[in-house]
Amino acid sequence: MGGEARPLRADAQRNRERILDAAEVVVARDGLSASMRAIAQHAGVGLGTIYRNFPTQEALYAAVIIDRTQRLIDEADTSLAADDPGAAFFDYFTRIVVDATRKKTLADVLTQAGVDPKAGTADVSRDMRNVIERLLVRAQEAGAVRQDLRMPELLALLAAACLAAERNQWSEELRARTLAFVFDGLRSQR
Amino acid sequence: MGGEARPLRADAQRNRERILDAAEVVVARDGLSASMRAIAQHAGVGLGTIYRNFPTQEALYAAVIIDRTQRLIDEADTSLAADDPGAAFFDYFTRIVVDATRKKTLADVLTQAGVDPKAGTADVSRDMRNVIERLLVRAQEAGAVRQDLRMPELLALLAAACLAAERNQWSEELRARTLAFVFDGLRSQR
DNA sequence: GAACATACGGAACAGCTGTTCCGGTTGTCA
DNA sequence: TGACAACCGGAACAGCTGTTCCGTATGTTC
Repeated sequence: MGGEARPLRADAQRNRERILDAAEVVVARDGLSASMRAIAQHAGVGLGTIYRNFPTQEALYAAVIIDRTQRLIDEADTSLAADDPGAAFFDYFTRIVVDATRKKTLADVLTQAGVDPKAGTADVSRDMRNVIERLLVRAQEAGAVRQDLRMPELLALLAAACLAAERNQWSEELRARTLAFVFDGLRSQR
Repeated sequence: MGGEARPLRADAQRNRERILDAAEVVVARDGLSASMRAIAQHAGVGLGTIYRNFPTQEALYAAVIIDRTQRLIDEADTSLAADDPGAAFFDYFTRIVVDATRKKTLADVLTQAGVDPKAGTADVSRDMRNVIERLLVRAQEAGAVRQDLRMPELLALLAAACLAAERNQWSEELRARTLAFVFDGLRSQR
């Protein structure tokens, strides 16, 4: 399966990237209710051009989300190699929240709520969860995080922080203060 | 100012209540994107009847939200009279999250994001925050909650929990487990 | 530079939304 | 019971949305 696609025409390739960039910007501003017209206008492109590249709005959004999430997953590899597993865990938690604040829609990926798994986000969502789980296990083995913390609660906490940060545009200071309390609850009790 | 309104006709009064009940149910199901038609249908009433009672969709939603929030505020008075200020604080936090899970839109009231303050939600939002603050201060004076917890972070945590619980329909078990970690972070460190 | 597949833009379509309006109905009160 | 204001339902309007379609333009290839 998987017919080998002929390379795109040069202008088509250029437009495809413009659309993806514009979609990322507009979604960061308007969230998942961003309109196709707004994206087309921002990309300096007609509506038809978007639909040539992405069969549906959901497919376009999925492409944006997958891009973004994949980048975060890649960053995690650096964290996994870090010396201090505890710091790596908390740093990555923070990084995810920061990304959510800036670009929205991250909470959905973590919980698969509100995005259509059929659109292809399921894979990246699973990868993301795997990465988080590995960071968690390493931090627990190092004694930096409570042994009784499991993935469901961790994902719930992460999604909660992302949702609130996205929606209320947490300032850097509020984020630091708020997460500090959450992290204290996750740390091994002395 | 404030012309004394003549009492409503009997059927009008009945319809007004039907509409409010229907709106609460439909909003609990569809969130803030519930449509006026869905509410009208659920109330067994025409569209015009809704607009006779509430000038705009925002006004109707505001009425629903104010109702609900006022009930929660009233409940807090009981908590404020409780023996154990620490338990009262954590119980009320939990109660708010439970209510959000069932009926949505509560996170908005806590932070005034996404709801129009002009629509009259500002008062109830302020009252809610005052009640929470009094519970916090009492719990801190009793030594049950960390002294360095301030209102902005507390509201951020509360809104975060409400948003995630609303959106992902936290089960009773997940809620208990997740909030347990949050609460451990808020408790006075031994 | 000619010829052709490929890609473009945007008008047009279908379906949703909140809101307005008005002809018909119903509660109320004398 | 009659008369009238108050109220009702739902069709109609304006404006948004995602998506389709096709005449035109452009990159590519020989």
